[in-house]
Amino acid sequence: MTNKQHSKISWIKAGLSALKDGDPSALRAEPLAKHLGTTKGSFYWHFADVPTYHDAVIDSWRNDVLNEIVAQLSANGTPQQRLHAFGAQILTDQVDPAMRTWAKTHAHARRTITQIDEQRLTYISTLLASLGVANPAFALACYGTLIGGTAIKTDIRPMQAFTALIDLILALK
Amino acid sequence: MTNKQHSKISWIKAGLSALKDGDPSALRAEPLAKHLGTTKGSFYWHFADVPTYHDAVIDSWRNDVLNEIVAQLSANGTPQQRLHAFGAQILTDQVDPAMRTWAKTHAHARRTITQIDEQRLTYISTLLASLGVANPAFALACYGTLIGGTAIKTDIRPMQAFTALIDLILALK
DNA sequence: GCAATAGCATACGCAAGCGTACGGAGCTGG
DNA sequence: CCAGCTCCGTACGCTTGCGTATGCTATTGC
Repeated sequence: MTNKQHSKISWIKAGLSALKDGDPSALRAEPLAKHLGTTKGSFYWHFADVPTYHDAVIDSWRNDVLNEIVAQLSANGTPQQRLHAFGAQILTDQVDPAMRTWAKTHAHARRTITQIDEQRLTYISTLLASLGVANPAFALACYGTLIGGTAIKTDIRPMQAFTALIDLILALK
Repeated sequence: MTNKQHSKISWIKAGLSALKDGDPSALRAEPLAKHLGTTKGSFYWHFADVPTYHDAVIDSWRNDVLNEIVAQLSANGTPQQRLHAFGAQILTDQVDPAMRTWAKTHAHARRTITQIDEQRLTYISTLLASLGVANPAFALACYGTLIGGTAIKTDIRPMQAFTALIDLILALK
């Protein structure tokens, strides 16, 4: 059997790319087809319908992010270094904000972002705990600074706020 | 002249109410009309078109939030108390998350949320400065914790993270 | 070389929403 | 009591996107 998945993946990649522009409503069959220089004949060959395609895009992102988290779990370095690296990695994901937006109106996106948040919060909590910080509210403050800082347009970078917060927590110790 | 504004306001209130459910795409003439038990004949009497209506909804929210900020500026209490009250006030605004979502695809919503964020960040920075905390990154961490904490579904409440963060900053002093 | 099949193009009917045109109800002033 | 104004209802055409049906092309198996 030839690789029938090839164009399917390109549709999904196009969807993730469109999400980086922040608009889940761009994930429609005909506009995407026009943008890809093809027609929806291709779309409906690879996907049963639009909801099925949406789920595939969400699952693709979910898979990528979970893999990144797993990679971080086995990373080297001090807890401070690992916190910093983890924060930097989260900030590089340009699909995350759109997925969070999408979660407000899409059940599967909501389930997915909830699961991802759980994993990330658990990892941050673990790192903080290894530094002697037990209060889980600090983990949410750290993660919230990353997520909220991305959503707030100002001249201060989210990473600045995140590192300042980490340093503050460590200074408390 | 009779109060021609009456029904216009009810359309705007309906729009803000719909935004609390988190979906800006619900702000369309015909679905809103059905929900209000009227027809789009009324809608197009009060508003030239849908974009005009959208701008009116956004401006209404902007006005409300700016008034709230002004009220806080002249509030009494210690800086700690005022920070706490300000954070609590921001968390009660259920339209804010939807407006932030909308800002990704709507220019006027984007301008508005940017202005609101500026005002809030300035106020938080001022309060922190009066407590001897000069680093503006901490203001973004505080505000980001509120905004991000709202977007992250977990068993920890955003207010917990916010107060824990405030206490931490004050302990540094 | 020639079916068979994978992949895409095209055309169709359908539904939802936009904006407009126009008409009708109801109040209001003179 | 009627003329005018405000406000809403209804019908129309238009556009966009969905999903299906069907046909075309190119590659692959034999």
